[in-house]
Amino acid sequence: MPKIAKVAIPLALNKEFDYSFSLKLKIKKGMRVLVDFKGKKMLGVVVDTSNYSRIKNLKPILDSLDTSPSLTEEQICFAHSLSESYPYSLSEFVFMFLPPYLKKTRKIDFDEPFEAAIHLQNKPKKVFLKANTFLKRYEFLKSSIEEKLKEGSVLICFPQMSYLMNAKKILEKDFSGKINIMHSQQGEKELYSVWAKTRTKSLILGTRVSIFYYPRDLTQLIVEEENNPYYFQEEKPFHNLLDVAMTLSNIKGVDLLLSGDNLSLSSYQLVKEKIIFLEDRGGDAKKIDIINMSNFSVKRLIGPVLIELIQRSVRSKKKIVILWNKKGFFRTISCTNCGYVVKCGNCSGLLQKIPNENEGVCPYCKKKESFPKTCGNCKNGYLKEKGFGIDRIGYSLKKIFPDVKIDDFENMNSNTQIVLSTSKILSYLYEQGNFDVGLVMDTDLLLARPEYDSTFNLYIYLKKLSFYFKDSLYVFTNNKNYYLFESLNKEWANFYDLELNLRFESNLPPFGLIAKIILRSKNEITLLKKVKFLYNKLQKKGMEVYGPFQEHPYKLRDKFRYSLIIKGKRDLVSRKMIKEEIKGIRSSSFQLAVVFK
DNA sequence: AGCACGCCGACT
DNA sequence: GTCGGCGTGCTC
Repeated sequence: MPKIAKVAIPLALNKEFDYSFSLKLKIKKGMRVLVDFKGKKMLGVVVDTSNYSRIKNLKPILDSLDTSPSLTEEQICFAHSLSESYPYSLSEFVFMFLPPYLKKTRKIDFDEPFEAAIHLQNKPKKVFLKANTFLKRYEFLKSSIEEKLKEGSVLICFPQMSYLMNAKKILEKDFSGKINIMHSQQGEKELYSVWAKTRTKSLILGTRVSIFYYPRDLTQLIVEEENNPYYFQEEKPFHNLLDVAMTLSNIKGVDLLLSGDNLSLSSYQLVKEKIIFLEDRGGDAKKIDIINMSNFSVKRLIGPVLIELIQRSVRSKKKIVILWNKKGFFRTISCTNCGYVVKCGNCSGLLQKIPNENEGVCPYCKKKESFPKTCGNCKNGYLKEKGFGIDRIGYSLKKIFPDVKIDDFENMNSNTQIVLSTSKILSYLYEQGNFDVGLVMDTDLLLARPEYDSTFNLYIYLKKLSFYFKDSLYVFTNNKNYYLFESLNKEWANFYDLELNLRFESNLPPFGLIAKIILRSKNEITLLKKVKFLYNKLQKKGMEVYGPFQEHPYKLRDKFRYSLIIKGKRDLVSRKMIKEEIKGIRSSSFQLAVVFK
């Protein structure tokens, strides 16, 4: 009879602790328990039981907090496999499975419904469902959900709340009274009550947290908009929902249905032959007009072509959106002589000049700072504003078209003829798009970003936009022969295949692995030493390392930030190697985060 | 993670 | 002398 329990503690420890227990406590794997840890009463989760321990004077488990285990053995196994592929410990993942209400040391009298049969299929099916709107995809989803609900539970993950609520409205017609909502903004008690009543035969709609609260009889896992960046958790155990969904699908043998308008490249590679099309293979065959800007520079952005286009559209009473993904009026303030760029003293963001004032504002901390007329760096040049923000484009357009109503996205109303917006207008278009013409002015700037996936991201951005504009989408570029622009009006799979080939040749995701390690500290000098130390350490192990790079912003909330990029093989061995090497770097004065792509 | 311990530099 | 910075090690 085992009398020793291995207990996970809710701290960032990469280790479990042994406790003894008396048999009358009826301790089982997955139970929440009360333990004494360093003189403090703490919540723990039993991740294993055993007959002996190497530790001598074991402390006893003080009390059991569950009548039946809060975590299933399968979930502990799931946490294990997540801790293998991510640089976080078993303990850190174990507590992700507990709704916040159960993370307190309160006793719960909750009888888990009888152990539903785990019907492990040999190979879970992974399928992508492609159509431009949720409504369209739901035509297929509906019958699948109905079918799977007969056997067990169905979980649908959504990237954002607004998205979830929109889908809820659509599902309500067919599943009224059966829909359960789970998200992290819910109150503790409310989330717990949903959790408790969805342990079997339930339909759950949730945001990314809900994947950890799945019922044990889950038969269908659906991820909506799997390509959405909101699925990257940017807090403590950094993870990506798609990764987690894949792992769950494999461990549990549950079918995974990815659903969306555009696939991520890695999903395309995975399910290439298993895509369900609810429309023509060409998808949205809407034409995108590519306008060659080689006649004029970005500096003279508002040139004759643009003016002509606007005039024509305004004359025929079209509603226009001008897209430019940079906020503010000017972008920076810099020295005309030495090129020095004025930065925020607080967090080192580039100060943006406020028009008609001798002040700049930091885009990160919003702190205002005044600056001298002459450069403090070379003492020779004077400081001048530079660059285009969307407000500056609006300012110029208002001069050219004094009779046209031009507004920011935030201030527009039904009379607005030209709307100026950054890409954030997309979520609005998704809900109530009512525009005729879209003009994307900054494609070349978006392409110039140093990320390896900037081309693919721009493609998705343009495809999404083109779907929502009734008349046409105009795209301005200096590089109209670039393969992205040549692919825009062809079948989408052409572009995906082309991009996949390029990624393959350069060993980039989804073929290779990219890991970004971010180090943060208040002490700039020791931080740089540590980053360089880690760089050498990784390089000695034969890894392909790049950096160190300063993060943007370099200084955030009193802490300096550097990053390293590692390129490697896309396998568990590489992930484990990285995990091994960064051990010991993490301490109370150096925070570390790793993002895998 | 948090907390104690211990080692060094720079002050009333 | 000793106060306080922070690197190191430990928690069953």
